[in-house]
Amino acid sequence: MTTEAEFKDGTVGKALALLDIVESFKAPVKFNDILKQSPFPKPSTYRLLQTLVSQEMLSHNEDSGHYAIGSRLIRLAHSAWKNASLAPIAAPYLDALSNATGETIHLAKLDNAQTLYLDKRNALKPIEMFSNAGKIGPAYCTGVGKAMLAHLGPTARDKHVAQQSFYGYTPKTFTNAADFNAELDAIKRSGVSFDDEEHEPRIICIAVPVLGPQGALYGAMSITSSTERATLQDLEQYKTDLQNTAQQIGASAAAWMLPKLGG
Amino acid sequence: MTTEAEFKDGTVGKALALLDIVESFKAPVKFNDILKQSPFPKPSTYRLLQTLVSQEMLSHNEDSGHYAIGSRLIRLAHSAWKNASLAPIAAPYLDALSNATGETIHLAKLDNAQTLYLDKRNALKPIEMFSNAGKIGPAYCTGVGKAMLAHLGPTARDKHVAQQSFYGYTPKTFTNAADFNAELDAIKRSGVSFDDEEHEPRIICIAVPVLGPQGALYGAMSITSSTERATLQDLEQYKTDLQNTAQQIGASAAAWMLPKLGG
DNA sequence: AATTTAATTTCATTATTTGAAACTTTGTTT
DNA sequence: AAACAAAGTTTCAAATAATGAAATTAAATT
Repeated sequence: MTTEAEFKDGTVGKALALLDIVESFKAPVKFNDILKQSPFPKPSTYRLLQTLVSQEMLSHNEDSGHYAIGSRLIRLAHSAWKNASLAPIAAPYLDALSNATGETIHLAKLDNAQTLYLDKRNALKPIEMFSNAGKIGPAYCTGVGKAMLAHLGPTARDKHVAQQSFYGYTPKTFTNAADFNAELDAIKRSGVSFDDEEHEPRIICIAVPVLGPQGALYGAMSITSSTERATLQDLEQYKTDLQNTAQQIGASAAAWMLPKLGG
Repeated sequence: MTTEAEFKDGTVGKALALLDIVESFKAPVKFNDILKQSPFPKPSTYRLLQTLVSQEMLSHNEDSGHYAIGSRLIRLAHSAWKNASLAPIAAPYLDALSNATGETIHLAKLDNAQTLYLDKRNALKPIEMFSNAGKIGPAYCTGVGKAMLAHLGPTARDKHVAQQSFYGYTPKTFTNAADFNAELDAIKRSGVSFDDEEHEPRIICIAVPVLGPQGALYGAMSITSSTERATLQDLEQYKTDLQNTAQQIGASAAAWMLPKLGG
């Protein structure tokens, strides 16, 4: 009844369409009510629902015959939430910032005292550098890493700083905790961090934290360039854009995080 | 490589197996790494991933080739969370309580100042009554409804009480807000509520709220019987069991709700 | 007990999935 | 920059799974 268009992606697409329908009821629902919304014939709808139940994407109450969201979907959801929630939420904002600036943009979170890159947008003229979504890098010598460490609470920050290797990638890399802590203090005060060829020669960046409304740390994002094309002063022009985008992502993430309960 | 067993549920089962694999990496991951975990041949794995991307259950970064959890899964997750999160979390606890007591058990949440039944376990000797998962009932004359209203904050409680119809289903139904508010005060003090044939003749129950550690209201649960088989005093024996179960569900729900962010 | 409505099963037809192999692209080494 | 290796993508005939009209059974409702 909803649509008559051909369905893409075969059985998988159809099964997911039914998942959406069940979800859209916002409450346990019976077969016939699903069928009314289903673009598929009765037996197909029936079997697809059976499959989804067998896969625990839906649950089916034997007594009442009601279908509801299943435990596997909740488990996937919970896990996705913990590990990747920022990336899908931030994606449209990264796109916008990428279009506006044409520069290389990274989104990252902390992972075991290291920087985990969640997403990336390439510059119009890409820079040859060593990063990608999914890649793990050091925290103490990247713009995003420093921005995140600087905005942790004192206890967490000490714990994370203690786990840094302080290996000297370049002559400009911080190589001891004392100097590095002073840098973090400065970053916390200014709200921005810079990577001045501290990880890779020629590669520079400006980064800001992504914070929730109460200051909870969600991650960080950066705009990257190279010494051939820009100076730190040039990058500083992006500070406002970056902070605005980070603020929007943080607010958006916070809104998603806190479902209203109890009616 | 993970398993050689036959796969149930055709393409849908296979696609979901790949979803699980991508999720298990907890971070964006490349095709070849997925392939190593995949029980399916390369082209099948490849096409299933394409399908999942096309369906936005996964995202695929064109530049880096990384697969990650997609926006549709996050959207489903978010919605499932808001609307049904208690049911799958509570299911095993309801099973245990059902086995232990052999009685009819309900799990409910507030929905627009009404009671929405999320799940139900039938007694060994079922009672003929008018409830089911997915059903919406009144809040002011059911055990779970009263338990929930009693544990709202003052503002929310007034708002919800104002929306009750106070229709007199039975001679024992509360029919005005003043008496009802006194009842809610008593329930708040004792931590339990009873339905003494207030909605349906012969049907009685004992109910407790499901609360988070800081007192956030998640829902309520009840044990139901009939006047032929039990008295309110008999039901009161279940108070401790009910409260323990509700406490476990509340703690479990709270743990799921609050993902740790920022490493 | 009769009737309507909802849920489930059947089965020959039709459409999709399958996977070995070939091919292309991308990244690495000499 | 050529040669090599690894990752990613496409092809196509054979094998398999999905389809849906119709029949059947089960559950409400009269």
